[in-house]
Amino acid sequence: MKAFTIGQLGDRTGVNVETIRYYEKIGLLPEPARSAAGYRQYGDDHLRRLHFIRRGRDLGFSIEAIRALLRLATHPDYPCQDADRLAAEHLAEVERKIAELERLRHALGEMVNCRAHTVAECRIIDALAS
Amino acid sequence: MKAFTIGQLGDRTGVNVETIRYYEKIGLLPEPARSAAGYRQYGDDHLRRLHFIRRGRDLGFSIEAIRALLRLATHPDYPCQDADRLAAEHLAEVERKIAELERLRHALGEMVNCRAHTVAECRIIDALAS
DNA sequence: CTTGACCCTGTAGTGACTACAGGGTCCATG
DNA sequence: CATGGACCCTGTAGTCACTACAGGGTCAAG
Ligand SMILES: [Zn+2]
Ligand SMILES: [Zn+2]
Ligand SMILES: [Zn+2]
Ligand SMILES: [Zn+2]
Repeated sequence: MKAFTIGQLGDRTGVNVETIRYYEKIGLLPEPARSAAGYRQYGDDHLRRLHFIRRGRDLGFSIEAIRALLRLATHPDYPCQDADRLAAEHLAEVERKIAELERLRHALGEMVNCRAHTVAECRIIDALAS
Repeated sequence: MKAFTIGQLGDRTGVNVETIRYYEKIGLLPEPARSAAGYRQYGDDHLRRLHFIRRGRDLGFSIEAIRALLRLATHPDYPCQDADRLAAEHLAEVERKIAELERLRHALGEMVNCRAHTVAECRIIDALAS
């Protein structure tokens, strides 16, 4: 029984200590045992679960999506179509965002080569004001 | 002197009425005159300014960047290098976001073709738990 | 015994809105 | 002239996923 503190859990997962407490508060990470002084004591289950959460966040899944994926992950016998749907929806959203940002990149790229010296002839101000 | 109401200003600029009041509250749009009943009365200056704001937001500029760009826009004799810098920085940020989202798209694309039937063999759950 | 790194709770702030709640006003129709 | 519905007002609270304190307690090394 090698338990570790919240700081050690943060170091091992790359998650901020404040964020770990926040995940506990919203019920994403279960409340751990406490030491006599009230310090949180984490075990390997918490470590695995927080790694899962961290990877989900790194992939851009929302907290609610991760909550659903965690619920699924604890039931290996369930059909996985809910997980597949969540991932497909998220991929579609990522692609939509990329398309939107590429539109912005194009528009900004047109504006950015401004050789003017004053605001009166500035391409950027002109693009916004016209 | 044809003044219009907040609803008409919203219709003409495509900006939500609540958002217009919010812009006023944060000092982005100046307080307009009021009718006897307290209704806001907008003129062409407000219309132009809100159009400017709207275009800036559509291009993804932050409120603070738009505030700075608006300040510049009222001084045609100023050098425009601040505007150019703001646009270049924003373009760089957009490109950074695109790169990040493309990383996500790639990672999600690898996961998404899951032909498993249960969570135990699901590619998505596996990618997160491993 | 002191120092500094860690831990605790609880609250408030971030950005850019959005959504009420609880009222007042305007105008066209009956 | 009354009434109904669309509009307007203020002010506050909620969204998302954290992050930043304030004000304390605890632990281990020197
Ligand atoms: Zn099960
Ligand atoms: Zn310029
Ligand atoms: Zn000037
Ligand atoms: Zn699957």
